[in-house]
Amino acid sequence: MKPNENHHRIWTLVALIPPGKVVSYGQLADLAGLPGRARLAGRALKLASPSQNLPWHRVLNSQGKISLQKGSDAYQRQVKRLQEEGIVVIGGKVKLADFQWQPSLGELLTLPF
DNA sequence: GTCGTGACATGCG
DNA sequence: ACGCATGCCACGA
Repeated sequence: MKPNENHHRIWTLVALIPPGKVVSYGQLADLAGLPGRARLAGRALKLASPSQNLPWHRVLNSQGKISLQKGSDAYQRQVKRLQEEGIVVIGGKVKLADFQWQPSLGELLTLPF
């Protein structure tokens, strides 16, 4: 794999998501200064190595649903991890109104880019 | 170069 | 709610 600057930005942001909160792929792209590049966020997560210890399970699609193949190992791991943080998952879906992360201005100012 | 595909998003029927 | 089209663009065949 050949990670580029965009991947790094996505990874950095994911690492900042607080436990018990979630974000959408599109939101990550926006925060990274890459509007319209939601797919890039998904790709960055796919490319991430486990050694990075990223809380990738806190990333859902714009509907609050898990974007992994339903029933797959990864899918079930994501559900489990979310629930362990107190996030309510029903039918592979999370109520964004209750759990979506809204970074404060202060947090945004500390971004390394 | 072309084409299909994909951890996406949004709008329209 | 659901499918379909479109926009997005990096990858691999």
